[in-house]
Amino acid sequence: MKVNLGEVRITPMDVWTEVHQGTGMDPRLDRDMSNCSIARTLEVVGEKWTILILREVWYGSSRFSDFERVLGCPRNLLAARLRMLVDEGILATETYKEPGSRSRPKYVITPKGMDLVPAVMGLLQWGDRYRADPEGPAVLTRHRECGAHVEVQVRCERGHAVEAEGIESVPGPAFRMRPAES
Amino acid sequence: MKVNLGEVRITPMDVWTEVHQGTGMDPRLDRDMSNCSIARTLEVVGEKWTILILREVWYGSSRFSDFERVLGCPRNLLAARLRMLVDEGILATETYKEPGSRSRPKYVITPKGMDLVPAVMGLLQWGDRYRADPEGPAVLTRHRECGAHVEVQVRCERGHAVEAEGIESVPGPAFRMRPAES
DNA sequence: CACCTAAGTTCACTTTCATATACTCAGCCC
DNA sequence: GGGCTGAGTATATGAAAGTGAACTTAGGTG
Repeated sequence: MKVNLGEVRITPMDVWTEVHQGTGMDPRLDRDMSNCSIARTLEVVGEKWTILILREVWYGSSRFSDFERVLGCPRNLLAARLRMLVDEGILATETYKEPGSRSRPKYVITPKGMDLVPAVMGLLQWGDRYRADPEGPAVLTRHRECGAHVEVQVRCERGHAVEAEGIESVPGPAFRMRPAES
Repeated sequence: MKVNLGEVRITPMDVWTEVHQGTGMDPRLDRDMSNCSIARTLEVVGEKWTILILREVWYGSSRFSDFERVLGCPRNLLAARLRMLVDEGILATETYKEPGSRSRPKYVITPKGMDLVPAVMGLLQWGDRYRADPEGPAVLTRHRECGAHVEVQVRCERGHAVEAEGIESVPGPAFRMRPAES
């Protein structure tokens, strides 16, 4: 490995390609993963109950009491998670009014929340394969228009189906190295 | 079923709820979701650090010290999570030997672990869209064979691309209702 | 006007997580 | 055989999250 200390400025990308020559990520390098999109997403949906609340929204629940009953989750946590999901723009509040009752808030999903569907479908799919009861899954997902079973797939922009082994991870525009410790 | 096409705006939520009336997914019914595949998967990968450890395995790390350095995770937690992932068959241990050192364990991913890739790609994709730095993502994923950007897609068995709204969830073979409380 | 209900809040308690430090263990090197 | 190294284990302490029960709130009903 040659390193030019003169006029040439060495970018993280240079170091990257130099060290691992275009294939993987070298574990010896001190990558800064604080801006990793996986970690950032988990900051929002990584707490207990959050994804299960979203599941219930997808399955049709919208009221505080519905979530509480089906999830068995403590009210204070449920309130905190719902507030957070609304703050993040994943859910939105509307009002509903049962005849003979005052109007109360309900929770509906936003487009930003809908964009979490592929991730959660991935969890569902893995659980269906490896952790289902002997008789099969508790819930089936199918295409509303044609009735066929729905799944998540990894594909490239050109439409090729991609195996997990065929995914190459390379540094993006916000890639950073951690400063060397002194 | 009454549909008011005049004043009332029909949302996807409304359609969703209508469709699930009486099919078991009605929010008023006491579904038993203890065998939900999403919840079951989260029992395995839902703890803090677990998915980030898997991310590092995909990026090429395999040694205890690599995980510790790049994640900044406490050693005792790291040891506990690695043990759990091995117990679950998501990682496996092998040995490596640096010249001049004794042989030590390393962690490699199994096919069962590889099957979590679509779920984690979904998290990555959402983070790239909604939580990336202004200049873009830290890591890009591309198809090793053609170089094109890789993404997760929801598709049905017949090959149709499916919108999140086009997914219908229906009770499967292991669907259960919760026994009525007495 | 007292009571009911959904949607919370408050509080006491327990478990888990984070952080830090110290310690072990097994082989290789000198 | 004493030191070095990677991979842990052991322990302590504080912070955060989870749990369960009691309490509050606001409007509608009898």
